[in-house]
Amino acid sequence: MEQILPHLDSVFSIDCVLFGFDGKELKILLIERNEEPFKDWWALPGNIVGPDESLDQSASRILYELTGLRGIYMEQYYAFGDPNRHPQGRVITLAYYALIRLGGDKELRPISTYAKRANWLPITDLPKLAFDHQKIYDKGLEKIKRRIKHQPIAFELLPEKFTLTQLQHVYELVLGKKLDKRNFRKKIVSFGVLKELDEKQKGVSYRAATLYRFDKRKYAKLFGKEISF
Amino acid sequence: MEQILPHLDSVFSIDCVLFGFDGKELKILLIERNEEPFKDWWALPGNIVGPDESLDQSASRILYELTGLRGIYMEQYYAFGDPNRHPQGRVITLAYYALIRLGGDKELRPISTYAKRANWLPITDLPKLAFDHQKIYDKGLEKIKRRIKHQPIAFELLPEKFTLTQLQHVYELVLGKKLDKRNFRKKIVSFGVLKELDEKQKGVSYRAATLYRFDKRKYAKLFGKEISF
DNA sequence: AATATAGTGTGTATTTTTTACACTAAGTAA
DNA sequence: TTACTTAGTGTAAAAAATACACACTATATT
Repeated sequence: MEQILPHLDSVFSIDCVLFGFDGKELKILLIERNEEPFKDWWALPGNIVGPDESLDQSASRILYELTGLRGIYMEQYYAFGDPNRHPQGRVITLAYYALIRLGGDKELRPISTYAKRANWLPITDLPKLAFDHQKIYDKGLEKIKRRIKHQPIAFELLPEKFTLTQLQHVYELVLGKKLDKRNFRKKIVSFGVLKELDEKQKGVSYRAATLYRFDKRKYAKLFGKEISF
Repeated sequence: MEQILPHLDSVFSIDCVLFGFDGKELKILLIERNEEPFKDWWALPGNIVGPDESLDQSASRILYELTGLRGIYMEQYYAFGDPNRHPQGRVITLAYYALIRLGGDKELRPISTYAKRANWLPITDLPKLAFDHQKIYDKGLEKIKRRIKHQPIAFELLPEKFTLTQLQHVYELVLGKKLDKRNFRKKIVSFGVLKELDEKQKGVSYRAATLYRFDKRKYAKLFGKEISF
């Protein structure tokens, strides 16, 4: 990320917008900086790309160092390189978004020196961000809004087994609008990529909902056709 | 200058896929390299990002140096940074696509040392490309295929005044499939972003078609709503 | 045992959008 | 005048999107 002093002509970094869903809210992971510039500000996690890493590997590493998680769905979406975006010199940064199912807080790890702490904060109430990170975040949200309409990325935010209501909830949070329950179900089921399980939700104090699983095989077979919300 | 971190000296470049439409075919601009590596191979035009340029400025400059044109529609779409993509070391490259209306060959200029010559080649018959440029091109085409469905980019490939048949032709070439004439017209007109002119096509040896113009104002007013093909 | 509570799960009618499809009109060239 | 070439147009059928309300079921409470 931005903690390096770039006297060299161009420093190349990766910044990540980690979207997490805890069953209730959509959150992103922010770190509180411990170094100038922007000491004490909230910022997106990021780091410098290593010499022998591919870009995707680098993004995975950054995420692993921060959360201890591997195999997370990530995608590159935009490069930000305004010469003035970093007060200490030229830093070109490549933005990734990642999608994570949150369960408790077990994912967070002790983190590197440039950050005091890291926190999952709901996207409905974000603080001012360091550098041009607001712009990076905005573009990331916009990106997943588009993506979720055509690609099966919602499942990355949910546990392996989920209810249709939970799935609808994810769509509503990402798209930022209410959806009709009956129409949503009709449509999502019609894609034919969900497997209905012989299992019900547990631990709720009301009628338990049927659990579903995303069926990757069926989805793979569907290629050529696009799903569309 | 002392190098604190060895991986900071990665080279950062921009490569461009310039799509051009001459009324008949969709073409891209390729240069024939005059230097190793890949001497005598065809490659996408590109260059190093200057220290005080924004990324978009850099892309515009590269395009200007090559064609003498300014104000061309360009868009960044992906960063390629495999450690092995360049035989002589780490080069991270950011890909842009650009859309250009071709008229005659006046656009091409004498070009820089690393290229022997530049040529517009039809996308239906491309040669082997240097480096990972085939991958970059593929992704660029894919990108404009998606883009043309939702954004008014087709007009960038056409002269200011155009016929509906020409417009349809652009869509067909980009999407790679035939469209129904009546349905195409119905739909494109229903978006309400075309202005029908009191003017006809000239110099054709058959019935002249009505000319249209893309109406940016109407399009701007339409924001929120999305056009969709 | 009865009742309250909270979320699950389902169908239909209407409107809108998409698709498939073929002929006449207009202008030019011979 | 005729032949040629492209422009321009409408409709019916199918598919998809929308709007909308109530009974069911599991648990918690009394």
